[in-house]
Amino acid sequence: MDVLSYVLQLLLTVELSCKSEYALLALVELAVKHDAGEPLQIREIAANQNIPDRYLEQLLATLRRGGLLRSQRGAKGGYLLARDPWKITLLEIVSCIEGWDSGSMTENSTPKTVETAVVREVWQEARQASESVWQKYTLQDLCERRNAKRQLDIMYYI
Amino acid sequence: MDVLSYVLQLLLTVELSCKSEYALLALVELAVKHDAGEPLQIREIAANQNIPDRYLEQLLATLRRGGLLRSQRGAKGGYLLARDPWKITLLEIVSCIEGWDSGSMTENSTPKTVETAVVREVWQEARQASESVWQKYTLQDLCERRNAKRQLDIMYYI
DNA sequence: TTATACCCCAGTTCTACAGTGGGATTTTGG
DNA sequence: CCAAAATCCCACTGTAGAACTGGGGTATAA
Repeated sequence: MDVLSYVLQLLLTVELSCKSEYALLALVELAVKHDAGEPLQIREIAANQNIPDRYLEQLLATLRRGGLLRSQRGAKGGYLLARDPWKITLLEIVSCIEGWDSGSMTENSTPKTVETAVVREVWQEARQASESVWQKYTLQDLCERRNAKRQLDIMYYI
Repeated sequence: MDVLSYVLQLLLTVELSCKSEYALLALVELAVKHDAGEPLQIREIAANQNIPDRYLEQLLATLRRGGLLRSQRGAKGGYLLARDPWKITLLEIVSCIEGWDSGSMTENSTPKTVETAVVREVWQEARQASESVWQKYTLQDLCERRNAKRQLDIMYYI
């Protein structure tokens, strides 16, 4: 990233980090080409979405270890979705990248004071509210939205 | 914080940082004593909630600058709520501490690709989902929950 | 006037994020 | 068999923010 967009990213990064956005973008790219059955290379995805390729490499590796991607090594290799786009929720992606799921972290550290317990309850509720949004959309949904938007863009040109 | 609870905090810190939790705890403490009309000291709040007092000092200063607290300097001084507990939402507190509200940050940086635009839409939705949870509770609500929990604790003792 | 308590500013350590780089390994294709 | 293409793995850097810690200044009640 250059300096300017870096500053903009800083302003934006409140809950969702750059990592997760990169991962979502890459997976949409892969989902769009999923029917072809041919692997997509890091270089190509990175070029299309303006992501540093060496960085994207690590994110895709994480997604592969998380069981969301398959990889094919060697020449003509690349990455493929491990499942169909409608079987991958956005929560799975974000959780995998952000490292949320390792253990049931949401239940730890018994609160010392009554006040702490009460505050944590609300915090849990807020967390689940945002997670349920990520949960209700699949990669397929993102692709459909993308295609709808592209149609609009084309119509504006005419 | 000691090392052990520090590690536990790390596991917990997913959306809500330690800062916000400290701030919420302190404000509950202030809200409970709000009817008395007398200021509470940093030292006392910090002792009750196991917060390093020099750190809490900075957080309370931020809340004062954000218009949520009033302070009284000098001997017998301390902090008071600037408004009644039912007029302070938890979103105001968290936003003030986390520095969200400075400018309308949620709308920045026009996306370069269609994919980015689509991803940001969902991200916005998730963000608003969690914010609406923080929005719907006031300090008063936290106090009532706290009192209910304390009643329960007392009953267990008998 | 003195003790009390807020006020402001500055420095420290630790962590995660974002990005970069080198080289090993696997596969295709000539 | 060899070379190009691609993933894989490890390690490093720089920056920002979180979570403190400390020193001295200033207002106020008794």
